[in-house]
Amino acid sequence: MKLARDFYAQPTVQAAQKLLGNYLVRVHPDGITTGMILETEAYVGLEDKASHASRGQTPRTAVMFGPAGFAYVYVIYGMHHCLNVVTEPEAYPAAVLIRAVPPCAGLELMQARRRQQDIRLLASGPGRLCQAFGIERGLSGIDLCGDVLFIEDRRVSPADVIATSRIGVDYAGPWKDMPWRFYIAGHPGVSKR
DNA sequence: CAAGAGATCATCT
DNA sequence: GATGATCTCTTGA
Repeated sequence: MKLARDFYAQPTVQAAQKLLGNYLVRVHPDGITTGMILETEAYVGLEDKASHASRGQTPRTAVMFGPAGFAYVYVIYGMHHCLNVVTEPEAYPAAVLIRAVPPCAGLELMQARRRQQDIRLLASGPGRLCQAFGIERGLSGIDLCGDVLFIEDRRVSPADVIATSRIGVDYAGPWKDMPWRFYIAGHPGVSKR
């Protein structure tokens, strides 16, 4: 069962926690890749200086201002992609960054894309997982309720979730300390730092 | 093992 | 013209 539009429309911090434990599914001509969502970060509203939306709506960030349940993909540092899912009602800019998705299906495809054999390094980090899952800028704006990229509702029990401050947002003033990064405790695949 | 630098470019000013 | 929601490799202890 796929997560539906109303799941994504809920408050972002809550969505970020509830996404943990569900399965990201990427359907691609080369094959299907899946993995359990292990680590997320919430980026909430115009006020959040760590969020791209805080500088107002631009062509790049337009997706974040749209309805929930769409993918926001962007290029960072000239070489890496990051995957977000848009949350909250339309016109309220917010999204959840997917930071780690340890591989389940499509292991060999991921290893080939990443040119990396070590399973722990395949998708533990936002840039890594996008490469492993074959996600690039062309997928920005795609509907997560479609058949190319979606999230399977597989969450079993309330997982043991740890909350910390977000990564790489030291420039965001008071917002940098918000405990909006979430990951499942005791799992080896969490991204570094 | 930890720390530091370089790679590299879309996006906004 | 500056900058970044990162990763990898190299260096040095």
